[in-house]
Amino acid sequence: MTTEKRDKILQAALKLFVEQGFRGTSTSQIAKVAEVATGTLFHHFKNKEELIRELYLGAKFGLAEYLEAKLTESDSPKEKMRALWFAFINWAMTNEDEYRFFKHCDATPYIGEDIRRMGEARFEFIMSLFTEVASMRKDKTIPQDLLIDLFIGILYGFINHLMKHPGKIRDQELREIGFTCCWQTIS
Amino acid sequence: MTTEKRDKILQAALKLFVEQGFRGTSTSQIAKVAEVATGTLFHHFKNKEELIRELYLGAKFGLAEYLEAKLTESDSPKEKMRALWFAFINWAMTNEDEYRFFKHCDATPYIGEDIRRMGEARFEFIMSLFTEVASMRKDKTIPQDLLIDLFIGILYGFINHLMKHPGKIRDQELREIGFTCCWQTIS
DNA sequence: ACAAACACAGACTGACTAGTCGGTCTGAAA
DNA sequence: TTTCAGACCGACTAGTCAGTCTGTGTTTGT
Repeated sequence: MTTEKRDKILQAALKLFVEQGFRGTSTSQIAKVAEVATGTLFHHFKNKEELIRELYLGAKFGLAEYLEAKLTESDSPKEKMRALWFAFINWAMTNEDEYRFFKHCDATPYIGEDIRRMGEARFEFIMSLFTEVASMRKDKTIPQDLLIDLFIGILYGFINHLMKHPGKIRDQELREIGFTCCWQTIS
Repeated sequence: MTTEKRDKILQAALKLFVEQGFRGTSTSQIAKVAEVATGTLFHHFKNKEELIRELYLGAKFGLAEYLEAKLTESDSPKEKMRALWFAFINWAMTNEDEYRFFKHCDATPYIGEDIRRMGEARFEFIMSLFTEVASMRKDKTIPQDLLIDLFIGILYGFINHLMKHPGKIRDQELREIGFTCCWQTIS
């Protein structure tokens, strides 16, 4: 199922999609960068969409697995939230292409809602963490899903900042400050 | 300089770009929706990119003008920040297509950095507001541009939430809560 | 009244696109 | 040794794309 050429196609496609977008990247360009014939590309993937879907799900499952491994079951909600914050940032910084790919998938109409919803079940442990956090809050007027949207907003804002300033990428202190800000907002 | 057909082209293009992306929308489709011939489109705009640029700058200047009008010079930084928060949300909710267009421009590699930087000078009043806010903070370790990125992150997260739940669009109380969260983070 | 300038039209072009097709090559099973 | 599956190839097709060309009406200034 997985061959050397197949992997090269996936790798080249991810890189090109991030740089140029889905419609800006032709299958023939992917084949060229992967040093493969166009026929080979369509031998391994039914069509362009299926190639994108595989890339998307692969990154999504990889991320879910990575995050779940970093959360300790016995920790308090705040400790778990902290672990989630640091783990996500770390993942984004060490898998920059996958992170950008995700953001691109979220932003482009090319990716339909059906694909976007795939693999969401793998993130249920995060949903239940937010339920815990929401139930701890004094001010109960804020809905739980708003809490999640705000968390994601701050997280994206923070990572965006780190990526704009490559020198700060390993600035542990800044991440700590970031989490403090974030926790103030959602707790 | 501005004719009826020209306006129809601009209007159709904005709508289609938001729905389908730049590369997913052909100039002939824009012409069809605008009820205009392709020749007319290229008579008014040198090429597709120039059409996008005009749309982008138009929305950007419109936003800047709207926001600036809502900020009262004599207000305190917190009051100004509050005004900015409410004004931006209000603008996004009443100019949904323009808002989505912006976000799409930010996210797609189709728009180069050169275009994206155009018209930034019109937002300098916001920059100086953030300078004020940053100088008020007790904890000075956080850089001012991070403050801006976090603010934008929270704002986008909040608007994202409002747009996902159309019933809440006019929920003033929720916006108030949102600003409280936001102010906690940046002050 | 006339010409220059302008708004608009749509058929047309060449480059490019996603995807196909007929075929070669390799290695393992029979 | 033969057979067979499946990885791989690249020329090819049908269609789409941004942009051009050549023309027709309509203002407008003189």
